[in-house]
Amino acid sequence: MSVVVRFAPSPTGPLHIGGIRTAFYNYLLAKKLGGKFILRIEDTDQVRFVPGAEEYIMEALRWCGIEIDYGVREGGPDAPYRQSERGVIYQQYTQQLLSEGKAYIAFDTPGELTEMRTQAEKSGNPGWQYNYLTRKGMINSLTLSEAAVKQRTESGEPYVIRLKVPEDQEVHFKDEIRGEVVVHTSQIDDKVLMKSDGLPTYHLANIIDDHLMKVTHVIRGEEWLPSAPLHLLLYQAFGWNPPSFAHLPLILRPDGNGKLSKRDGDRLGVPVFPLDWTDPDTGEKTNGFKESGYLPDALVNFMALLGWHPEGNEEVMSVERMIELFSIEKVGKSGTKFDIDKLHWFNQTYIKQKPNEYFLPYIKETLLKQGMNTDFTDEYLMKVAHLMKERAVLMKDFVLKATYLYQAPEYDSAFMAKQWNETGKNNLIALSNVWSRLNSEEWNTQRLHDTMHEWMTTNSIANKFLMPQLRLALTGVSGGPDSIEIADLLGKSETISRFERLIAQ
RNA sequence: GCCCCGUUCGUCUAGCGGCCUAGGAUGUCUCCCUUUCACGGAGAAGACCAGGGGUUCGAAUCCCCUACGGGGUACCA
Repeated sequence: MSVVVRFAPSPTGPLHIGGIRTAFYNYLLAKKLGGKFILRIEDTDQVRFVPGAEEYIMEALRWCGIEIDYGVREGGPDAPYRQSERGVIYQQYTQQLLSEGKAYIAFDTPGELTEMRTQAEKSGNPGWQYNYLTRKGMINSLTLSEAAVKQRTESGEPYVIRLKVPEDQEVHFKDEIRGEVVVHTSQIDDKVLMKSDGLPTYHLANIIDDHLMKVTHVIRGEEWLPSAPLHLLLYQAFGWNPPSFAHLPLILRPDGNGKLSKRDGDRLGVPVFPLDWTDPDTGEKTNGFKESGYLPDALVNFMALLGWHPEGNEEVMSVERMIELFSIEKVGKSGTKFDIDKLHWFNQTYIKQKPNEYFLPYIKETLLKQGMNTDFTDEYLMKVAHLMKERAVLMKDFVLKATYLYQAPEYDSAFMAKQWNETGKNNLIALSNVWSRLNSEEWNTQRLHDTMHEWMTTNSIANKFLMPQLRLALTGVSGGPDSIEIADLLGKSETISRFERLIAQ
């Protein structure tokens, strides 16, 4: 049987890092086993629908390099892949369940049910459920006469269709990550399958679609673990073979405990979404990993290892390598904290490996975004990339950590106070004279270095009475790339003018 | 409340009965390289494996209990 996996988000907002990871594990498994990857949009909740979310999801997956075989845009053998367009299918299967007595019609309104629950809670029973213990006391096709049901439905009274969960039974299933899980049906409620608006609930639609789309492996977040037995029951009711299940551990917030949320991201200044997202209602903007300066391959590599550990000690690896090594049994069981420091390390590592030209568009974009001068040749920016590659953690560091490569330096007051003195000033004037004698042909790292050292030796100048001052003149700050390389990059006239500017201070 | 899942260095984790006086990575610190920063190199500190009972010649590894954490408990996914 050929392998089919699916990623099935609902378009209720931007996809966050946990969702991306789920999608990615599905993708890895599909690639590993030569299967297909489906993107199915689960938009059965009209109320929570957010405009733009669907597009966002697709954009985010694309940015992460997750390729979709079948989906809303791609089409496929079991289209449509948007649940809101599959209404008749769900109707049909619900009727089947109804006629086989495996589901029933219920008239209790949401209001009545919440009332029921609050009453139960007051009398010391907080976990009231609509299940086989209580359904006999409710208003449904199990307690009403056939005629009464008919009369109510025909008069247009709203109703839902619920699953008739078998009494007193144990549901067993094997989770590929956690092993055997057992739940008693007394713990499972008679889930609503079809809402009063005629749309299916997640549970129903999900099972029907997974079956129809021949999904063989369901990999999803741990929040679905408690409803997995219900899903098994549904497969049973239809007489279908269930796929294999794997429930991924959750991604937890970096500090304290709990599921990582957008709020945590805001609080800690850490992105949780792949791309920038603007809330269509409030207009509130949230920064994504991409725009914050993270590389997609670094993010994906880091994220893949959040909960998965292949055999051996490799950490930095290509997607191809991950596909090669992936196995669901190697996914851990416990929740994982989102460790931004480790992501930074991955990002830095990936930046170092990229060729210089890779950074050109990013540098230009950052310059533009910062409102800085953008008038630089590619040749110049290639050298900047070369100089900054080992020093950048985020993509924007190519600009932000070296603004002096693009505009006149601002002198750091502490650095200035410490290093700017009479001796240094005189030495800088002397160096300026030495370098002024170089013509543009001779203005290169080698000559700059040689002429400077020649002069230093003949005049017995110690490094510490020249080098810091040179750096101060060129960059204004105490750290950064080699001063001579900077002078080379800046060129003669700019270098000399920076000397003069400092000397005039 | 009830149900389900989990618990090894700060963090991500290796470990699936003896190789563990618990390994790697990251982070932290020290030293080297270096005119600075970063990279790179070499080291150090850091978990008595949540706690308690078993099982066994032998347990981080198997079983039970407790604690703690998380998830679920909707006409949301």
